[in-house]
Amino acid sequence: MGLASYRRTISETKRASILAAARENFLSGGYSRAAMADIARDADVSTATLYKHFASKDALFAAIVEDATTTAEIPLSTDIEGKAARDILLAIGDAYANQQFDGRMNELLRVVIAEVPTAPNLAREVYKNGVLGRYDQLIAVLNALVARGDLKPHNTGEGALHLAGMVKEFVVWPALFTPRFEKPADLAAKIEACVDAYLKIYSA
Amino acid sequence: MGLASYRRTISETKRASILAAARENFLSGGYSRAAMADIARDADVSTATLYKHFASKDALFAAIVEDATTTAEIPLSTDIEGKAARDILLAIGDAYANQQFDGRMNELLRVVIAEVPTAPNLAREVYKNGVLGRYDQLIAVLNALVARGDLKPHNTGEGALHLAGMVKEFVVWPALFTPRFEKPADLAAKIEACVDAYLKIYSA
Amino acid sequence: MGLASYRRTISETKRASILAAARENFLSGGYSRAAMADIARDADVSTATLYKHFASKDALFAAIVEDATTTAEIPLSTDIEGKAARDILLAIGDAYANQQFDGRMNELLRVVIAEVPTAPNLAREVYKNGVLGRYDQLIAVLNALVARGDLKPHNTGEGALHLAGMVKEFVVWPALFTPRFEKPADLAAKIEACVDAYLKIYSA
Amino acid sequence: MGLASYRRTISETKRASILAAARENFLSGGYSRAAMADIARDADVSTATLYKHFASKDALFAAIVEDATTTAEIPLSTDIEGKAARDILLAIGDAYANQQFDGRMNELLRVVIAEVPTAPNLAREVYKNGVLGRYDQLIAVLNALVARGDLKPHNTGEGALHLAGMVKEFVVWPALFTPRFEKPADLAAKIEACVDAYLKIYSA
DNA sequence: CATGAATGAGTATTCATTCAT
DNA sequence: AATGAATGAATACTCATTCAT
Repeated sequence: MGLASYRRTISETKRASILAAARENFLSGGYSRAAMADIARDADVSTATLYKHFASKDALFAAIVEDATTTAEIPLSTDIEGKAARDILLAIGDAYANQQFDGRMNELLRVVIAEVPTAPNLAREVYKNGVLGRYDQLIAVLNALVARGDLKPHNTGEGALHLAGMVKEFVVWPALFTPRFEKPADLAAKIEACVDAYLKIYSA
Repeated sequence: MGLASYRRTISETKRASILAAARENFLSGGYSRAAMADIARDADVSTATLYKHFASKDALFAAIVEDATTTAEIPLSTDIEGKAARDILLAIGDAYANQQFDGRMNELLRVVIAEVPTAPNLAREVYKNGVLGRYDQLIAVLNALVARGDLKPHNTGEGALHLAGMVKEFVVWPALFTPRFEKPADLAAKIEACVDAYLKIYSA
Repeated sequence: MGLASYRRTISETKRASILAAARENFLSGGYSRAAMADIARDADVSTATLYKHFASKDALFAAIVEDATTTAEIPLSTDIEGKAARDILLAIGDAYANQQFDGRMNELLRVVIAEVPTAPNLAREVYKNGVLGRYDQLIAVLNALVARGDLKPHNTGEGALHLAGMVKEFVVWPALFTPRFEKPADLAAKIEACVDAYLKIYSA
Repeated sequence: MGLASYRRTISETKRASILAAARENFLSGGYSRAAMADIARDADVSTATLYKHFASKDALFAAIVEDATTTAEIPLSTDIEGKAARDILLAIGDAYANQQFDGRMNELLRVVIAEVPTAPNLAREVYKNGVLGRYDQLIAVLNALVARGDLKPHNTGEGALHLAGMVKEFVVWPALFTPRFEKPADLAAKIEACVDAYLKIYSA
């Protein structure tokens, strides 16, 4: 058993280093410019080993994306107990911004969008889990705030999109168009303005 | 003059057919998958002729993008005379939606975003002219409405981004993630909801 | 007749400017790197006109070479009347050096040598007329000097090659290996040394 | 170690066959006409393997040239002990002639000269190592002969160039201008004449 | 007669993937 | 199980030459 587990550990270490190298390569230059040979070199494995772990470049890319969308997901707590509506929404906005920038989700989105023609299923998956999924969580929070009487009853499904749309305008849109875009200094203020705008409409 | 004008006509015809073929190829499969040989074939010219007109693949791509961002621009009229604020904003939203879908601007944005790592200058240009430029026009309209007393005085710069962000959520965001995404049937209603949300905040 | 001669003049002017442009292009970068389009541009004519004058790139190259080998040839005077043997030989050496450098013959030789595999006949022609031809003239001079009693009777055919070989070592050999090689300052002294060496052997 | 050495052997075999094929292609038709695909075919490898071994056509050409100039160099022995001056110089001349013809150095020189405009550094290298280097060796021999009293004291640096120039006239000059030029039957006699001419000047 | 736009065949180079050891 | 050498298909770009006007 010792040998088997040793081998498994080695194997998992290699897999992890491959994923890291691949992520770096895919995110920095896009799908096409990432070369399997480079990824193998960066991961300190041979190309054959790379292919032992991932059957193809597409599969490796899918693994990167899936890895990012599943591990990076910090589920929003719908626990609103004892917190003001504004603070709750601000916290959500901040968490979102952090993930998009620190987790390099914006760069990932760019690469996924780039590959929509070639990997439509992957894009759909990302959109469903990474985008729409977040909305479900936000809607749940909004509903809870309505239920508690902080917000007027309203179409929270639509509202969530409106709020998210406003925030994205500052958080992801510019990042899509700029290489190595860093989190702007005044981002928190921008998000506050979005939340306040939302509250102006629906605050009870 | 007969010869010169004849040649110019021929040349412009070929140039146009090259641009059309290139546009189709770039938009449907992205930059990398578009092959110069295929574009030449689709445009019914030789590759050499293609290169006579456009010095490189990059240059051709830039021409496509510039062509799209300059010709497609329908300047928003800031003439608000005799029209209700809501109608004006709805008209702007509709115009925007039409351009994004009918002009295939969404597909273009996708390809431009895809090439941000390789063609950052082009992306910056598109962002400045195609995105920020539109905001300037919207801000001008909002200012006019404020001046007329339809809207409360407010930070129209920020407001324009909020309004645009909400609309984009329905108009461009899903289109980025879905190949050949068509204009949804209920889009007008979605835009109305965005405009109404905005008016709820700032209507005088 | 006026029109015809006018046309002929124009045509000859164009031909000359084509030859000049071609010469420049061929000599500076070699046969392959010289592009017919560039030559036409430099000569201020269209490519079609270029082809009206010279049927092919090969033909143009041959014309350049022939032009250079025939027009540049300054026939050596075999008139030795009243001049010392040493001075005569030095004058020949100087004339040779001038032609090789000022007439850009060294560059021409390089290009011709380069094209030996593709244009062997041309190379043979150049070798016969441009190289061996000069030897005949030199031999004639040597024979005259022998006849006058300045030199001991000897195999002047072989002697001419020996003398020419020594001189070439300084005049053409380094020029073949160096782009834009200029005439060295001490060339005259080097040539003197060669002539003196020759005279040491055969002086009467 | 078995695997590693096996691979090394295979790799070196392939490298050698690539070099041979490249040499043949470059020497017979010159740089431009040698196609990487043809070289790969002649070497029985794929183009990709070719590029694994040599990063570019230029690099491959440089390798050929370097290979030829380094491996072909048969250093002249300066050991003159017990041999007559004439025999020593004749032996040097013969060795030189053999190398130029049997080692196909003349063809190589032709190709290098052809590429002077495009690869000046390579040409300079060849000139320095392949041409001037040989002169240094010859000068050393001449100096030894002077020291032994066989030759009169003289400027052996200049003398070496004179002797070499005369010999080249028969050994390399015609070879440059003729494709597949073979060693002439009477070459030994020609070289003897050159050596004798030299001895006539400087023999003690 | 002069033009310049158009051509098609050719070339160097890259890269995802496989396979013998 | 791991290696890295080998592959072949694909691609951007060039250039001598021709032809309709």
